[in-house]
Amino acid sequence: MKENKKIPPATVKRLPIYLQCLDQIDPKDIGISSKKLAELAKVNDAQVRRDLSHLGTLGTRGVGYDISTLRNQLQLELGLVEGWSAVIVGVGNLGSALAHYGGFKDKGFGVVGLFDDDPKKINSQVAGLVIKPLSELEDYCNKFNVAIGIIATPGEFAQNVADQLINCGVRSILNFAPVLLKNVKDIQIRSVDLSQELQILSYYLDRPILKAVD
Amino acid sequence: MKENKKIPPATVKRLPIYLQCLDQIDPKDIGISSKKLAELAKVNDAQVRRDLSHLGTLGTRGVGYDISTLRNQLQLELGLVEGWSAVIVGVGNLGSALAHYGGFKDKGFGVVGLFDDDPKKINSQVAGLVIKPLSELEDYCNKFNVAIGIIATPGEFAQNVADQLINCGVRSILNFAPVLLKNVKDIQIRSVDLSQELQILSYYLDRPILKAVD
DNA sequence: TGAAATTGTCACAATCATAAACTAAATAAA
DNA sequence: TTTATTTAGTTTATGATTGTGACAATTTCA
Repeated sequence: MKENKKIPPATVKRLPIYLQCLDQIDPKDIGISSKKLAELAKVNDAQVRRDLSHLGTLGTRGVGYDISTLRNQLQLELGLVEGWSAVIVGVGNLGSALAHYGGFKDKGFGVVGLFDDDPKKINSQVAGLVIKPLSELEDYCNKFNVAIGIIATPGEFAQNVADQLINCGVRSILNFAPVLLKNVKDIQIRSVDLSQELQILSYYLDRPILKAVD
Repeated sequence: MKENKKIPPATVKRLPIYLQCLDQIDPKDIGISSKKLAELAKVNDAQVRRDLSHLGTLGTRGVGYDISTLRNQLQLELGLVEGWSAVIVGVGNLGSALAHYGGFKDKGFGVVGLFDDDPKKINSQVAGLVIKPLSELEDYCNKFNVAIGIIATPGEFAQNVADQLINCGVRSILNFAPVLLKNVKDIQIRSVDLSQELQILSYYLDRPILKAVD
């Protein structure tokens, strides 16, 4: 468990972006300046220095940051070296897409189980994993020490699934169902609502002078 | 084009949530108080009143808000009555999932075209739409007056696709590729990076005392 | 008429983010 | 060696935003 010198949420949100930027630069480069990184991440360079200073003294004055060190520290800070295991509940189109999504494994997350209660889907394979019924969720979570539950069910089942996940010891939930899940102490929940994103875009579409943010 | 009495971004982000909450209440109810709505949306009730006051004087003191009026105003403000057309570029797993996703149509968005440059996919059907090559993008956009482009390609093609979309007159982009798209004047861009969401969760997973926000 | 409910709005407080300015360290050039 | 340049790290100030509490105004109902 990490000590919690609190990093501002806005900074936490930018850390994965910096990591992404590092993947986009020439592999031959071994160092990068805050100015260059700021340019890639589309933020102010002072901001970059400030954000990174939360992770400790990583750079060298007059020189810049060593890319490999920086990447390691970002991964460490974000917990990407912990090998968190995840399960996906709801293997419809979105669940399948998530199961196939390579971006998770690249970042150190392992999808170890797929669950669905549709009898037609149970025991079929998606992305190399056999779909299991929810009744087997608890065993799986214990066996693989699952930390993250990804919910891709229709809205009406999402809260029930969330309750079950939490009950199985899952401490972190990424919810794609279009519902607001109940807030539970010590459980981390993030929601991605695809249609909400589109609605926000729609608002700004009517008002081209304003810019969508965040 | 709407006049732009600027609504704070934080409020804009909550408007779709309020709309979602309205869908969850008993259809027999005709009115709702800010207190009740706040409870559903998990925000402070003063916040609800303030947010809604940006849309005009919708409620009645001593009484509350008329649900149907409120829903109409929210839809109006968010531009959900404009019938925006959208295209999806990149019909892999995620693109397919998005094409099938009913939540868009429910909210007034119409997906009118699917595009991909993989010869194996071209002319096959997904969700009742024929996949077209990118060379036909411009014609389609003109024909259907496409306002929104949804990018679900691998990262390396995303910027190019974005450029093409903008070139075809698309003014609003929802990007699912894990890259930062260039900022273009008067073009609205929102990005949803699935692995970034997981990384943020991962950060807070190591620090259960803190809570993930937003 | 009075009490209860509830909105709309103001003003304060807190947070926060950003930028700017400054200091310190390292390197390169003279 | 000395000086100039680059660049990280830190501090400070400013500005923006946002959330919340308080309260007057309005409606309903007893």
